[in-house]
Amino acid sequence: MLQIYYIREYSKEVIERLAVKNFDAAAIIDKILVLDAKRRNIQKTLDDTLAESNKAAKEIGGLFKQGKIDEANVMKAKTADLKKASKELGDNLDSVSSELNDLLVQLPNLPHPSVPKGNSDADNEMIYEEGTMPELSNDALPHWELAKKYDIIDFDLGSKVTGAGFPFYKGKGAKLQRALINFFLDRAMDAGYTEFQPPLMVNEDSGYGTGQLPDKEGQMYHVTMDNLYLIPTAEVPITNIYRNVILKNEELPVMNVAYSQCFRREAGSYGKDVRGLNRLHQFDKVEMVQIQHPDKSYETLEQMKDYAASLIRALGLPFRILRLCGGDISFTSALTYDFEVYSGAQKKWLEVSSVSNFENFQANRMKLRFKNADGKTKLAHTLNGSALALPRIVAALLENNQTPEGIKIPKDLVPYTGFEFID
RNA sequence: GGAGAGAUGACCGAGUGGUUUAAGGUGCACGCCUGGAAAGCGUGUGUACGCCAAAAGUGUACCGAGGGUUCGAAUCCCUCUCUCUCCGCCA
Repeated sequence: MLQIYYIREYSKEVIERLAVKNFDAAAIIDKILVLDAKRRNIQKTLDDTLAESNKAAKEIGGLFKQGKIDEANVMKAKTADLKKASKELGDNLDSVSSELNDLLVQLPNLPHPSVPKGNSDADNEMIYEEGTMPELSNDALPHWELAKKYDIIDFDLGSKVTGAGFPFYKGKGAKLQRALINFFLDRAMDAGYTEFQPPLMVNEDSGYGTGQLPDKEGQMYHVTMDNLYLIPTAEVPITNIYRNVILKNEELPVMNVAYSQCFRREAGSYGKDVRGLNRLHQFDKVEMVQIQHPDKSYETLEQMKDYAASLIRALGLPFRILRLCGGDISFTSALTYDFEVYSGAQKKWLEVSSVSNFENFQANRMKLRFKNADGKTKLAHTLNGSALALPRIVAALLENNQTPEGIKIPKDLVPYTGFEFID
């Protein structure tokens, strides 16, 4: 959520910058400015009325103490009007505030100046590419066929037991999952992150804090009986640890990492582009979250970007990094780098990580603050990134590393799998 | 799921309708004292939204959350959440 004072001061700039995200904010900001002025006006009147009431109540108390009952009763009668007025003003303030808030949450985060204009993923800016493309023979198999050939992932069984998008991993396939998770977590420890195991369900306040609610509830599985949501990413519980928290300056940066299963409804997304592991309803991901001083958050974003790259490099996969354009970047993000690995048999780039700086957008929603060096309370910046999401990494590993002897496991991963080939 | 007891500031803790303007203590910060430190003494010490050009100042709200009663609520009433003790169930 953008800060109201910022919209008030720099409304023109806000409109211009949101245009990069193809968001026309002019009308909504007009309404916000009107409501904001109204809100402050009502609050002033209400505060004055309450001040008068408080004063009268004290006087009445004093009169009772002195035994001046009649005078007290006269005063009491006078306060009736004040009470009525403050009740009305209070109701009015509540409705104007919530109207204002409903509009504020509709505004996306301001994109960083480096975010290119654009309408779709075709307009994303490729900023880096690394690795050698796999040279596969013409009869190379896509990963869903390799999965069947080596009996390591069973999509049909998942469909039977749960539904499409919920595969079973089996034998060396299951072990490969565990190996990747531990590999990613151990690397994160070495990089200075603290590991968390979060709850896989969160309450409404948490969904709101990271921006999934109120708009995107259709993308989360909802446990209606207890009003809990299955997390779409560990970002949600891990960031919400700091909801309504004021950190000390020296506690920054907070560097957390968590493995979790992630649940996404992604309604209506079936078809040939989502075959196999390309898009699942349940998948595994290791997620890093940082909370940083506003002056340092972009430096941190670059470090997180480099860190994600180092993981893919260690697995020997060709990859590229994109700076997302205004049309493709998320609602809450100011700047996002997407990582894609090349999956040789599908001949497709697959997104395996997304690293973003949210600046104070999430922090403002969840009231995540810190005391700066001067002792002033300020909103912190939040960042997160996948490090990494498993399914598409597995897809690329299977496809790119297929050999007549089986699927070759990258060297750095062998200590974790305990085998060199899936055969 | 059932019964009971609780939730007060950074922390401990007093407070059952009216100088609570939340006592007292601890911690922390600054100052005095000291060769330096400790002790001692003194001062200060939350959050949010307003008002004010701004600072200073000042208004309002906040004692788990949300409602209510009252001229006046930390205190009384209702609902909810969480914690503890016991019972039930349970990997």
